Formats: sequence, C-alpha cells, structure tokens
Amino acid sequence: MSRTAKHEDTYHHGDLRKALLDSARILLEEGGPPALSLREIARRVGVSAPAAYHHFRNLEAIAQAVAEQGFGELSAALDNARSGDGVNAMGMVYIGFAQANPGLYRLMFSDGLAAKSQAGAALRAMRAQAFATLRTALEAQVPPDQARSLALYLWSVTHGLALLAIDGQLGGAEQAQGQIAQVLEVTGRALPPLATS
Amino acid sequence: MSRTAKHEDTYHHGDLRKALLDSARILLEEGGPPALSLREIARRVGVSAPAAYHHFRNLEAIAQAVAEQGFGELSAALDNARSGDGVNAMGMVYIGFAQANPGLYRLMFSDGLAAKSQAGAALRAMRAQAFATLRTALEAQVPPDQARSLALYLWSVTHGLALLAIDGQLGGAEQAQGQIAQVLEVTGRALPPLATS
DNA sequence: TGTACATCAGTGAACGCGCGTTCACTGATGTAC
DNA sequence: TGTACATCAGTGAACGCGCGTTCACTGATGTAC
Repeated sequence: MSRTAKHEDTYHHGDLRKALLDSARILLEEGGPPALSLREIARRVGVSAPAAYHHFRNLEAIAQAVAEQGFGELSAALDNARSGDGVNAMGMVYIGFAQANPGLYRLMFSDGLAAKSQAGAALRAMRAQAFATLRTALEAQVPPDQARSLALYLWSVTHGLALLAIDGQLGGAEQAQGQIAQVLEVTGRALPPLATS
Repeated sequence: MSRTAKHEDTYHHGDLRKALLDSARILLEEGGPPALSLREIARRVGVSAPAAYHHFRNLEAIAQAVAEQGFGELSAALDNARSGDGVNAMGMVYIGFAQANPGLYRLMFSDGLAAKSQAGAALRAMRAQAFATLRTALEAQVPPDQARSLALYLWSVTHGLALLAIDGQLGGAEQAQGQIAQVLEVTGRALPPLATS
C-alpha cells in the first residue's frame, strides 16, 4: 500500500508544497503582504521552518508562487465573464476578485514585495502580462489606436476602485456593491460604442 | 545669546521633532512605508533612538504625523490648481503629487499602517475627509444626486492611475506623462457638462 | 518475497540581525531670587 | 549680576522578540538485486 489518506501524522507530509502555499494565502488574507512570514507559514502547517526550503528557495519564492496562483485565478475568472455583457461585467468580476481575496490582490498589484528583488521583477512582469491581455481584448472592439489608452483607463478605474473597496473606504459590503456598480456605469459613458461579439 | 544656528553640535538639538519628521520622509521615499523604522529615523538625524520618545508616543505616531503633513500638502496643491481648467488640471496635480512623493502617497492611501491600529484609524479618517472635500467641490458643479458617484469615479481613476504610475507600470517618466494625460482626457468624456466657475 | 542501500523530506539547534521600547542616568537650559 | 535649582531633552545599556536562513542530523521511502 502506497501512501494514503490514513497516514495523516506521518513523517513525510504528502504535499507540503501545496500546504505551504495554502497556509501563505491564509496568512495573506489575515494580515496582508507584511504578514507573510516563513516561520509562521510553516508553523500553521505543523512543520518546522527549514522544511520549507526543500520546496522553495526562500520566502520570496513562496510569495511569488502565491502571486502566480492569483494571476491564474484572476484570468480564469475574467475569461468566464467575457461571455457576459462586456466591459461592465468584467469590471464587476475584477473587483469581486479583489474583494474576495484582498490580501492576495494587494500582493499581486500593490507594493507587497521589494520592487528591486527578483520576485518583485517577476511580479511586475505578471502585471504587465495581465494588462497586455486586456489591451488585446479591447483591440478587437475599438479602433486600434485607442486600445492602449482605453485599456489603461479601464485598468485605472477598476484598480483604483478595487483598492478603495478593500481599504474599506466604500463603507460596508452591501453599500459598496451599489457604489461600485454606479462607478462602473459612469465609466462606461466614456467608452465609444463597442463591437459586441 | 539664546540658542542660535551657531550651536550646531550642541547637546540639545533645536527642533528634533521637525528633524525626525524630515528624516522619516526621506526614509519613506527610499523604501516605502515598510522602511519606516524608529531606530533608522533617529540614526539619520544623528540622535539616539530613545530621544524620539520625547516628541512622539511611538513609531506609529511619527507615521501618522508624516501622513498629516502629506494631506496638508496635497490639499494645498489641489486648492492652488482649482483656478485652472477644472477636473483635468486637478487630476494632473493629484497624480503629480503622488509621483513627486510616492512613498508618502503610499503611506497616505495604501496599506502602510496596520488598519486596526489607532494610527490606521486616523489615516482612514483623513482619507475620508479628503474625499468629502472632493465631493463638496463637485456638488457646486453637477446635479447633487450625481455628486457622490462622480466623485467616487474621479477618485478611483486618479487613485488607480497614480498607483500604476508610481509602481512603474506606465514605463519611464516622460512616457508616463503622455499616458496620464490621455487617460484623464478619456475620463472627462464620462462627465456631464460642468458649471465652470 | 526479502533485504541492502541510495535518496529524499523531514528535524532541532543555532547563527546573527534589527527592531520597538523601557530604564536609570546626566548634561543643558532657563527661571526665581 | 550671580547663583541655586527645577525642568527638560538628551544618553547608553539592556530587555525580549521574531525573523530568515544554515547546519548537521535522522527517519521514511522506494528501488535494485
């Protein structure tokens, strides 16, 4: 019999890498990027801190891996929403992601990691990639010379709105939803008629 | 002769409170809010760390005082710009402030301080106050029932754009300026005709 | 089917570090007489 | 004008803390024969 679920308290963990990432995400949601600590991540999993080094080069590598997960999930969510009614629905999905994972969103898009570090550079590249996807999607719907500025406009609004929401600057949850919808409606007024798919 | 500029290496500092705040701002611009350290602030001033406690209750109080300075400077800058050509100029000034003081801007509007701490609560209040000012200014220019959502819209765009700019997501400085102007132009399209003063 | 052994994923102890803050102190200042 | 003294703004030493990371190790796994 190979390793099964019955061996729960075994010396070898099973999938420590995944467990560490899960633990990091919990920590991230509890206290934001500054709360990420290798020792605490390991402690929550019930494992000694050095064990993590068999799976990640260092703490930053864990943060980077979590951010990569986040970008994957965000782009999957946006893909699913694309069949909805356009820009407005995408905006709601984007902000919904931030509200559901505020700590993760901050790690991905805010100043979580030291900008100059290797992981920081990787993060910036992921962000740029996400933006490129948005711009490409827009190029099919508006005159190409406008795509870049419109994409940047949409990103600015949703990014700003997402941060205001998760900073609690919009009041309670239900109140926030209404305000978000209103802002996205106003945002749409600036857009030219879009080629609907 | 009372204390004069000649007494530079005196035991008593002169205006240590101001010197500490200046030092904190330099640190803030060098490494963002996480770089704020009481020991390092004091070290830069050339004074022992405990000396700071004669002027501030703790490190958080220093951060709060710096943020207060920032809000004062930002609102002064916006006041000066109000005589210019409206929303667009105000937007440029707002983002210009963030670009000139990225670390300070992050402290003021981002997740610099633990949200639950006393200083964190004070910060949120300052932000809310700044937003209320914007909304009030708009109420003179648009139908009052639209003022809130339009204010939130404008804040979202400028906040988002400011953060993208200082995160380096817009490329180099001169390239960024062009993109910012474009986004603000698009932003203006969503606004109703404003009553110009 | 059983056993030697290489490989791998864990362990506890220890390193050095910088931090915020407290403490008892001392040097400088300026005021009352 | 000179002096005693209260007040205040500094000092160095020390506290306890949690951190990331390295080290030599050991227990478990699974493969070759």
